Amino acid sequence: MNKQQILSKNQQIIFDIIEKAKEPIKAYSILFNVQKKGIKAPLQVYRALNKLVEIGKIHKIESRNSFVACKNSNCQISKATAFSICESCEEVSEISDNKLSKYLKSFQNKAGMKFKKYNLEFFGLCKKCSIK
Amino acid sequence: MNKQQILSKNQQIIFDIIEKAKEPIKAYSILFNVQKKGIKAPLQVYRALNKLVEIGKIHKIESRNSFVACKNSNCQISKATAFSICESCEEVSEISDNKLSKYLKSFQNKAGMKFKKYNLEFFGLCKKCSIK
DNA sequence: TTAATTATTGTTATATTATAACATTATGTA
DNA sequence: TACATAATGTTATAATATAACAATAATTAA
Repeated sequence: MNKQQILSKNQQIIFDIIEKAKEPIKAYSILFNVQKKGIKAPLQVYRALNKLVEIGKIHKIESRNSFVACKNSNCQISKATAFSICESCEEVSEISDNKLSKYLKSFQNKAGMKFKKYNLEFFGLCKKCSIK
Repeated sequence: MNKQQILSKNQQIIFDIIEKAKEPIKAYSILFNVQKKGIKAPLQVYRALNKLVEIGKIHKIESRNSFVACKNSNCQISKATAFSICESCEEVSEISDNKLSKYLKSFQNKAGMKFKKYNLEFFGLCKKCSIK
């Protein structure tokens, strides 16, 4: 369960931005935010993002091409991720549900393929937006 | 359960390409394939793709930015999709599993948000690739 | 502790994916 | 027919992401 990892300079800068953001954030928006700190090129951002995803500190919301900090100690190294996404306000939250993750981790398809990883994205309206 | 729908000229051309392809296919690869049929611009392809996704004839594999024809009469209008993706050969197949879809369709998160849609992508090695 | 290896950074250029904006034509419906 | 809606065509451009190469820092093994 030890997710501790020393981040490099760029990784730390970029992780801090993502963690502070209340919503998912896009690569070029991160780039804009870190230019004052000397990170000038997209590749510098993407390299840090890839590493952070790899070590499970952040997740990519695939349907939105955006990134969020991991809020869930259950998703060891990003192997099992689930999110709810509001189609109106675009609020994203990470789902932490033991039954769900247990069910999906042990899921086996008909071809007998055993999976190492999954990503699940639910879409709907969040509470606020469903009132409107 | 009636998914029948008359496709427009461009939609039909592009759907045919996707359906014939044995693997997921990318937008610009489709574009290349249909230039001889008079479809010259990316936007023509993307418009057809968006419509086809909307009516459930195809699905987008979000993690790969590619498109596959729907093989599953259960995923009404793309509201409930699940795929297995081989990380080695990139083979993708649509998962058709009643228990899984029933479970996910009725899933409710702690915030009480009821979902209208989900997309699930499993990753691993297909049988062929796990032997190698 | 030096040499070798691996990870990270910096930089320029470019590839890939996707949409904006506007004009026109076709199709469906009252 | 006339009105509305959907689809098409076209040019330009926005947004997302990686290739390729050079240099530096950190780790590890001899």
